[in-house]
Amino acid sequence: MSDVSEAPKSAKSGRKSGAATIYDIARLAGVNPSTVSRALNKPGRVSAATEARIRKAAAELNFHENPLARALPTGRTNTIAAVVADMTNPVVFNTVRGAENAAARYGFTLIVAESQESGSIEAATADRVAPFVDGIILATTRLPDEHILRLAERKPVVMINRAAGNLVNIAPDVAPGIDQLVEHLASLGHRSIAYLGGPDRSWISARRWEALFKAARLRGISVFEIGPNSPTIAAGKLSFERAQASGASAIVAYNDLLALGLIRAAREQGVSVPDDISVAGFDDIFGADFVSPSLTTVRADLLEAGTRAVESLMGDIGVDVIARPEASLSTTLMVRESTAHMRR
Amino acid sequence: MSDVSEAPKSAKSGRKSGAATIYDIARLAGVNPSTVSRALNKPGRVSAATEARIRKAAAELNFHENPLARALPTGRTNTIAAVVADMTNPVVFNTVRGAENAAARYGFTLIVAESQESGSIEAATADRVAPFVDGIILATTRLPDEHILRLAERKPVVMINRAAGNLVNIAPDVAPGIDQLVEHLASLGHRSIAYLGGPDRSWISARRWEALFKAARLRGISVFEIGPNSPTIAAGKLSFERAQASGASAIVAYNDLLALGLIRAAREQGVSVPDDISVAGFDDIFGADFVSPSLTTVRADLLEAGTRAVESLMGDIGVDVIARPEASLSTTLMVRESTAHMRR
DNA sequence: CCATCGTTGGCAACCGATTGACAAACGGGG
DNA sequence: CCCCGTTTGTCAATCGGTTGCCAACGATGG
Repeated sequence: MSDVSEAPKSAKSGRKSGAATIYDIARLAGVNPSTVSRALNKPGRVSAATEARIRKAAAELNFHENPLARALPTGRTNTIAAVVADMTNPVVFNTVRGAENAAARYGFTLIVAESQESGSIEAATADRVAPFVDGIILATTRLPDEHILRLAERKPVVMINRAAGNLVNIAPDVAPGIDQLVEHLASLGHRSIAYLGGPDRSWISARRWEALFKAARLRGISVFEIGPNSPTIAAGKLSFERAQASGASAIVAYNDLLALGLIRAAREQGVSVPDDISVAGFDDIFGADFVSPSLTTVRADLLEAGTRAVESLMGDIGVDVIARPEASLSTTLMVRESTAHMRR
Repeated sequence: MSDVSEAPKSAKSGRKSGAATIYDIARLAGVNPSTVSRALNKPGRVSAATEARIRKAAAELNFHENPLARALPTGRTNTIAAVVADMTNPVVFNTVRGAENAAARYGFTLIVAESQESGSIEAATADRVAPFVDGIILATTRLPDEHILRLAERKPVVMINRAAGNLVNIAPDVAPGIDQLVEHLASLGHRSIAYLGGPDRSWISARRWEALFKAARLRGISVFEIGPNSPTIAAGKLSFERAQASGASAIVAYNDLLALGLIRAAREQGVSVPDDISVAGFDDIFGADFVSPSLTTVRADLLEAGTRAVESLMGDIGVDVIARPEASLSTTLMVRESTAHMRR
């Protein structure tokens, strides 16, 4: 009741959105604008009394600093961007979530820009957000390497599950999970594994194939690749015939979507999973545990991947990285219903 | 060979990211910076010859305008934000996609900020992106009304599936889909429907309940609400017992997650869906078509909702809205396996 | 040949902060 | 009482664009 002043003030001061500036505060507190700036951001630079007076004035005016104006002289926006091809992809959004939490810990805001379309739109999107942010997390397959490298000249860039030049690449170590998977399949009696490959030039698909190959050879299990395939349910359905024709008793798909498509096609053809054929995927996507049969899959700690990506950027930007217990960026097998003992 | 000057120039001019400015261009083209600005943004304001010279210089320096610097005097960033509680939610990300495409058509960039945590973090996130953008799309349930209204004083705001004050609310019309659903259930012989309600104060859950109530009464079917429930699979499982105890032969859940949880609990209890009980949901989320039994659900054109949201913002911001054929923001029923004729 | 007019480009102020350099104020020691 | 070293606050330049206002210019018409 006592100070009705607040409401009218906020209305009159600003020209466009009623935003108070440090000048308004300075006038109200009877100091110089630069003093306001220091009081608000440089602890100890101004006396406690003045600072209190300024903070009070700021609160009274409902002051929100304008990050644009701050960014101009400092070159820092305290914002990082994640440019992703497809937010629907569980791998992507879990990584983004990890990144978001981590960014918040550093006082940074994470913004996400998605561009499902062509690589060229993706490039435009990346260029567009670049000037706004202090660093960029790239989780995209379509953007050409050369463009990424040019982007990296302007801002710190870290990639997820992809290598380009010698940029930082955050990728879970697939070997442990794949070892477990092959061991699991071997213990069920499988002697022949087919790998349903991912997209043509996918870096991560190549890594999975390599690890699978190595783990299978080690145990004397025969292994071969079928592909490339797009990482979709539809492509999984289409590849069923080739997979079946291969004679392998276990199919390891590049990701869960492919695996799900495969299982659906099998069911439509009257082939039983896991009785006739075992199927496993990667990523442990939403739904993998409640489809029927539920899906055996190799999962990674994607939240941790997002966190690492942010920490890497913080290092590049020049922010002190918060020490924390070293979590492993590894993979583990989730055994579910889609893999079983060979029947034949 | 003739001008080796370029490489050293880009290196020396910028302090941090070697970014060329309009001043660099001005020097190279032999004009005033303001002329550069006009040449680049004010068609016809400078002579064709000068403009060509300037554009050439800009290209030569690989110039990217700094949107931050531009935003300061103009107050426009050509960016809008979507603040969402949970990107995983299919309703949310489909809306976001629609919004993204629409924004691109207007030359705007859409950034997404997610905050899965408490309402207070959500509020902080919203405040944080607000100064960066020209408008905000809000798809969140947790943010308190009062905070939204304060936000709306600073920037144009449009809401998705929620009413607050008299802000614009983009919400699909649930009536058509629900009419179809009730008609469908009636034709299968169901005479009693239970509605598994959503979160306590959810605006959209209330709308669904109202429409369901109306449609059921119209056909003389008995109908009642069970709830509130959180919109999760876990909550769906928990509510199975109450749903079964109610004696209703058909359960309509507030959303697909609840419906899925319900079905899983039923299976665990040895109750068959759809033989013993029919279940339907809302949203047609990812996976609804490949779970077993696949889920009957009411879907909305969420891409269109996102588009509308953007158009509404464009109107507020003062951008001419592109005319386009009026698509309907309606809902339709997807009939799948989880609803069937009554057995008893 | 001069007055007038429309076009084109330059000058300088401004958006809202940050920050280096410096001056005023202050307290303490000799 | 004066000198000196620290705080504490002020001045002014700066980040990279935008834009109102004005001047120079060439063309045109009387």
